[in-house]
Amino acid sequence: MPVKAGERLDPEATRARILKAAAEVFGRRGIHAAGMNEIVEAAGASKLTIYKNFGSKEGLVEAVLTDRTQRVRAWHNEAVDAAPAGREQILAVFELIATWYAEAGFRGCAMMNAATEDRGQDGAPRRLAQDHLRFYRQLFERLLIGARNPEVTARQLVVVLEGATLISAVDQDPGLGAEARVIVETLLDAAF
Amino acid sequence: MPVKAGERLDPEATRARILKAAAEVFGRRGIHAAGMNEIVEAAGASKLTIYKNFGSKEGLVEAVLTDRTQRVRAWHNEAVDAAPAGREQILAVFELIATWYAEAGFRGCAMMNAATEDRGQDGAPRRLAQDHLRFYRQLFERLLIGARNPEVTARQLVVVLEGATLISAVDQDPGLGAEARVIVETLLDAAF
DNA sequence: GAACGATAGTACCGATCGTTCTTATCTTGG
DNA sequence: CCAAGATAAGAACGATCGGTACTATCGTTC
Repeated sequence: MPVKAGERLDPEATRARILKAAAEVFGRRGIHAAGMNEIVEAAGASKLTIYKNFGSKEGLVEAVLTDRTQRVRAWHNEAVDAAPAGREQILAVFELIATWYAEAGFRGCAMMNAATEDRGQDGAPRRLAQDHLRFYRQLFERLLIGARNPEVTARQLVVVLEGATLISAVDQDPGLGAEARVIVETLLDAAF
Repeated sequence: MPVKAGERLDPEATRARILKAAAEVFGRRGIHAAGMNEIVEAAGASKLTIYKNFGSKEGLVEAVLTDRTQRVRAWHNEAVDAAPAGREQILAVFELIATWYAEAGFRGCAMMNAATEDRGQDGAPRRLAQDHLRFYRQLFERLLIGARNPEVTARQLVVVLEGATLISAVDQDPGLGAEARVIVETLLDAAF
């Protein structure tokens, strides 16, 4: 039975549905371990549609990661804009990730995970992971204007963010959110 | 032509040779992406020998990771014992990882990488990764006797260590070693 | 020197992989 | 109302996967 009755034929919605399902399956099972048939089933889409939209598994991975990094950046930008200026904005970023760690099915940062799986390869996953790290560095650097050395402190905060994320995923411990916050406060005290 | 002429028949050496080759292939290509045939070729061993020794690919992975974590622990213990007591011992740990980042073919922590690839699974890789993190926590805690809160500071140092390791691998930047050291000094200043 | 365990080399197995192809059915636009 | 495009369902393809079987040959031991 092709095309569920009563549903509109909307290519953009179909593409978004595939992206969402693929992100879930890749996150839960790992990129290599996830088969295209699993994604077909999870998305309720045909292989034809997936390959028309993304060309290959590699293309699908790149699209999922690109979508993911953009969403994460938007979340952080919104959280920062909503916080009072100053170090409260930096702490808002870590508040956000603390709630992220506590979400069911939390499996760490998709970009770092993908780059780790792709060890050695110089493909899209590593490039997107590096871009993701650069976003964090630039975000923190912007929020650290007035500090003694914004660039250095920004890099330090990224180390803390990614370290806490990795350990939270491996240990399945949402407490790393609070832990990271304490470290950040110490670093900020020393940075001004 | 079985068994290279002139070489001794030494099961332990054969096992060690397989472990070393498998660690290299897993590290360079990733565990899922690496095929048993690649390991056969890299080790110069037959499949029969590998499966007699390790039972399965899963068993080989567990053996490689177990061997790895033991070696890393020994390295750190030796470095700590060789350093003057006090915070110099903690800095010695980060000196060691800084030189590690600069090694050719550095690909991050094998245990964290394996646990990341095995996302969701509750197998040996995750367990060994958690054990590895616990080793670091306990090592730092032991070296932090006299600090205001050794347990909390030890956990902070592990976050920094793993964060710097991950970013150094993703960005292929050995500079994270020096970066981590600065963070550690700041945290130690606040911890005493 | 005969027996035996360890090993290399290689063919092979069923399963699964990513990908392509085919067919039929749906929606949409003219 | 028909042509065109989008989609679902699934068969099928070659490649590769982890794992097994088989043979021949090595070193060691008695």
